[in-house]
Amino acid sequence: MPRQILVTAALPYANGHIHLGHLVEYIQTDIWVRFQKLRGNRCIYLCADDTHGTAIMIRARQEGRSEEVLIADMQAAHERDFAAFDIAFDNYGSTNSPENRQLCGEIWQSIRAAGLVRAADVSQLYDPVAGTFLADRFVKGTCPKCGAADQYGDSCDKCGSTYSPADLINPTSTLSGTSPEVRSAAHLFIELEKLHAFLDTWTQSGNHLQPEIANYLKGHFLGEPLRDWDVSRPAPYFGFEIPDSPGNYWYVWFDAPIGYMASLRQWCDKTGEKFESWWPREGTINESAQPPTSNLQPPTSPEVHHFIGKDITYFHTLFWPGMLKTAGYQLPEKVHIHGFLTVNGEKMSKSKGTFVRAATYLNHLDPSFLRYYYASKLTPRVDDLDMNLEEFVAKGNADLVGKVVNLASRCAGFVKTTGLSARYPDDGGLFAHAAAEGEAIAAAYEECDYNRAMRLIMALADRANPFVEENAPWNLKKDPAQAARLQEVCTVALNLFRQLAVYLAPVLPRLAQQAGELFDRPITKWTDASEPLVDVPVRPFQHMLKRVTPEEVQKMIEESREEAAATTPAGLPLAPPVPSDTAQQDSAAALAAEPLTSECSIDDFAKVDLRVARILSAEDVPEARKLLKLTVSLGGDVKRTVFAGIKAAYQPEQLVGRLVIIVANLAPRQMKFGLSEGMVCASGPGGAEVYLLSPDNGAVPGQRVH
RNA sequence: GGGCCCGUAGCUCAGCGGUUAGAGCAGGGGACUCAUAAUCCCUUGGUCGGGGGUUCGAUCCCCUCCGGGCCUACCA
Repeated sequence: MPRQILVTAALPYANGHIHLGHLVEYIQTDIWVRFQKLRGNRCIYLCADDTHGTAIMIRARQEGRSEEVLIADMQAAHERDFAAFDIAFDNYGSTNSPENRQLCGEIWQSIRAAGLVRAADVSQLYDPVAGTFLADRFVKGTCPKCGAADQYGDSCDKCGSTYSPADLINPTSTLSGTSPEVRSAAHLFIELEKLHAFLDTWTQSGNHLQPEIANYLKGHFLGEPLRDWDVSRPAPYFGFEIPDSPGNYWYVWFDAPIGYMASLRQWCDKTGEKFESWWPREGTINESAQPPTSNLQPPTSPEVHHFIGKDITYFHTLFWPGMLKTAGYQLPEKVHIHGFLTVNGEKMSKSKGTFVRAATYLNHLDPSFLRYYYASKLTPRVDDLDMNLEEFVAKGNADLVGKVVNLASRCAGFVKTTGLSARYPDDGGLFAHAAAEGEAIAAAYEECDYNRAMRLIMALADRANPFVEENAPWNLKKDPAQAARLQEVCTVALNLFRQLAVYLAPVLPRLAQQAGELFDRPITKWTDASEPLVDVPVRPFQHMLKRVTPEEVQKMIEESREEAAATTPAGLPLAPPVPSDTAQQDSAAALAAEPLTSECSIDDFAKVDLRVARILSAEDVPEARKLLKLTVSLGGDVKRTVFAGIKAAYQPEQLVGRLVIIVANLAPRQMKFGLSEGMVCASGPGGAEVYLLSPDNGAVPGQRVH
């Protein structure tokens, strides 16, 4: 009986673009979902953008647009990136959706009704200019203990002491630069301790969590009373207002996991499926805390599986089960937790160019290679995953191109006119052996041990190529009397190839598609690997995967470094990440250094004619302290001379050829060294810290910036 | 400061209380020419981080030290 499985990946935060770190999770999950579907289980993959919170509100303000516009743009970009990596969601929603608002309300009511909510005043620093309460990290001042200047609101880097931001001497808001005041506001708390017994049982029983996670929770959180969870934020806050507490909003981490359910509701509305049959309202402590089934009986109820990164463990293993339990919803069958991505053994680094956005990767490399590489490195454990770039190139080329695709590539040509033999020939047990390995491979996929699955599959490929070698079809071809034998040998080799394509289908859907097309027999189910294909035509072989080169990888790294250099002020510390899966939180220092100016109308903005321009030449102005003389093209014969104060930041030769944005209708200005006919757009405080703006690939000189 | 994880061949990793510790890649030698300079065969290479202990026997269990990573910080 097919299982019914609902799978989620963590909701990416709308504050940043998808990068290679995010993709570990979405690819890991996508592989698992594709595997389940291939096995004949009913499985859906749900996700959504996580859109609420202070960070979004601040960013929208910084960018001078509404939160809704910001999150819509980001969601479109996220979905584009996911699709390009063959990450196939059954539904992709948003936490800022009516479905989510309604579900939050329902669950909130249940928690209220269960008597788990209490109110308490929280004193926080408030920025009267920005009109918002300030999280600790948005306040800087002098340490009250040791007097060190410029310390964040929660602790001192110098002496290590911790304190409340209100204790800081001369506190300053990093948003507006003004001095914040202490204000008190009522917050709502969920008394998680009342669920302690349930959480003890749920986390430690069954197979809901990896052993190291269950152990971690036991030792770190469950060994003492659980603290109340502050789930409200006072206005202004971008999120949902709490219906029975006007002026207060649900904290982003309250509504984010409910977003899984909201996405399910959208999917149900789209497909006519019933919400209750995928996420039933049931599950008392006794039922849910026990292992769901014995070995004899397959589960009959739908399963909910969450895939998350280790940074958001406690939201998904304590708060979320607590919420579900209280609201009477079925609990997750399993929360699968993975580690972080490192590149060449180190944390991803913007300055080293190893902080690679999904879109940047796609400019240079094939998504299939990343899917395979991650698969070959993923285990069921919480360990970090290292992406060694040399290994990435070697492994993809050797395994996928050299071993797997090569089987088809070297044999398909011999049988393009005859097709495969009418009966499957004696192959010394090769096919049967690989078919028998299917269950071991499936077991590895099932438990997320993709590393083992890939090793098992490649071991099969390692048996297939020697078969071709021993039977040397290229020699058989020379003798017309051996035509039947030639066809047999190729029938074996091509079937072995197809078997590998089936086993790799969860990882490499495109390869499975191509393998299906080669014989005009689509690969649709796992058992396609257990029956050989016979008596079918073989279509002309077409390249299935292009080898990657170290140069392409290098270009990707270069581009990432340039992107980072254009966005990250050197020398300023990055604020720590917000508690969302691999999301980025930028420092507030830049905005504080130069607060926003007064608002302008769209008509005001339209007066400024920004254009894409290409730098044709750049030369030093020796007598000038800061200036370079640039000649830029606006396309055709239209050229401008611009003096730009970027000498300390750029070498003239590195500028030639690149695209920049210029203010094209700025009144010409006579300078000591000549007439400047425009202005090149750049950010940064000045000196060596000047960062030219670049358009994305595809922009051409002369285009106006709107 | 507390906690967790890791340290096995040049690299990435498997393994496991018990014959002589494995794989892929890289390196060396040879073969082949069908294939995306792919493939096949042979081969070099490890005091399983150091030191103690338990055991008939330890890479595996325990202690400790060293090194690396991550999390969290008047709490875990």
